[in-house]
Amino acid sequence: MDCVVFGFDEGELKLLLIERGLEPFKGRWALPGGFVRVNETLDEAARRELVGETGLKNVFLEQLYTFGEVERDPRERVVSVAYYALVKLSDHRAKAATDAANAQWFPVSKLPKLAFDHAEILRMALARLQGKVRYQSIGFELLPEKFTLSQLQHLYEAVLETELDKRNLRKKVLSFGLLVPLEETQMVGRHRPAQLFRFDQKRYEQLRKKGFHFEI
Amino acid sequence: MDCVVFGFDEGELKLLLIERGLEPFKGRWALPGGFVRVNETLDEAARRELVGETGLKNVFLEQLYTFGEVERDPRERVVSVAYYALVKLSDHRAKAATDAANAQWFPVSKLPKLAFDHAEILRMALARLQGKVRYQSIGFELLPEKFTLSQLQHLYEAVLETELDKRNLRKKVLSFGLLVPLEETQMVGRHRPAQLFRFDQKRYEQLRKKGFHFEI
DNA sequence: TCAAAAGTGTTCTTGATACACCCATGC
DNA sequence: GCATGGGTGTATCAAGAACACTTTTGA
Repeated sequence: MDCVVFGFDEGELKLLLIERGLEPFKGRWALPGGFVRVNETLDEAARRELVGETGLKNVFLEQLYTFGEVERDPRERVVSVAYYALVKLSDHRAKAATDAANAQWFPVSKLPKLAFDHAEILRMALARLQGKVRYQSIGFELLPEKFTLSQLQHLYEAVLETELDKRNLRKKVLSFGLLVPLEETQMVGRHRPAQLFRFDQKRYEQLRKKGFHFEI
Repeated sequence: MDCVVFGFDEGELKLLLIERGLEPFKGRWALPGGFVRVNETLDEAARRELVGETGLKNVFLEQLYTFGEVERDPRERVVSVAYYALVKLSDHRAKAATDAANAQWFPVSKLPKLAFDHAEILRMALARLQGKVRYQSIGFELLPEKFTLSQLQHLYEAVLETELDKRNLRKKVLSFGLLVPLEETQMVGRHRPAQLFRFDQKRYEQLRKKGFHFEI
């Protein structure tokens, strides 16, 4: 099992990598991963690995694809079920960054060369993320609990690698009625403070059962 | 590996099932499947199984999901990579139906009880099919090479389980410029003969590379 | 001449896009 | 008072949805 862990911080999409201590690919960066035990499900294995590497519980986790090329591991035949995870990195930055000494967050735009077929796994995870973020609420899994509409816009711009119109995006996301304005504002820098919102997950689930279809 | 094989015939979406000859679930119907060999990829295993059961080459095949519940096979721990396939059933009806004595096509609306967790695998395959058919050209994989617009409409109606407006659907699919009208017409029953079309796969690939986005 | 499916246009409504200025704050 | 990002509305255009009658054939 391998796990593509995405975070969003400082306006950039980031990826968690582990520096390999053993051959093959010793010293190269790789996706966190490990072997599935006989008495645990695939999901449980992915979540166990995730907790081990990041210390984070309650993160979004979804199966991505299963990679079964015969020569993908030079040692022996290994089939790998890949997952991808979305973590609220800016809420847990300090913790997540330091838990594993050999783990590090890289901007997706500036990655080192990866071990095994992990570049291909990442490519697929990015494609999935870009596809799903437009019609599911998974974007909010990457934002802190309380966020501003500018943060939301920057997230979409980073993931989709495009520029978006501020007014049109705000109009659309607010029209869903899923963002709850909070009492607080966020004050950073010498300019007007920004309204904070939270995403109403419960209401989203209700609407989705009634056939509601979210789209950015 | 398990394989969800869909066909479309007589206006209905159909599923290929195998009657199990051995325990567990002896006598119950199951998805075609088998074990992946050490020196073949997952895709190769799925295609090998598909050729064995249907005798069909060149069918659409895509990985669906990997099922890893601990108790999904009562004998021992088995992880299964599920695929789904789309076959042009009406082109090959006679051949496909008789190749394997214990194989049979069932309307998706009238299925027997399935072995193992195959009902869940099917549920997921149906969801995938319903999702993808709207924005990819996979629908044509279920139609014969030459088809009428009514057949196309009935296919979408069967897969999506809705009714569609004849005029709006024709307007939209023809607007893509991907359906080539043929010289021939199809004459069935005592009414006006229907224009036959073929899907221009090459042109579709070209457009897709340029960012073209198909949607029903 | 009748039954049965094939084929064809227009109107209305909705949502997408494009676009420019004022506001609140810290320095 | 000025630099910085936060916040807001309207006009235009394109696509989706709703809708009914004529055409061609075989029996």
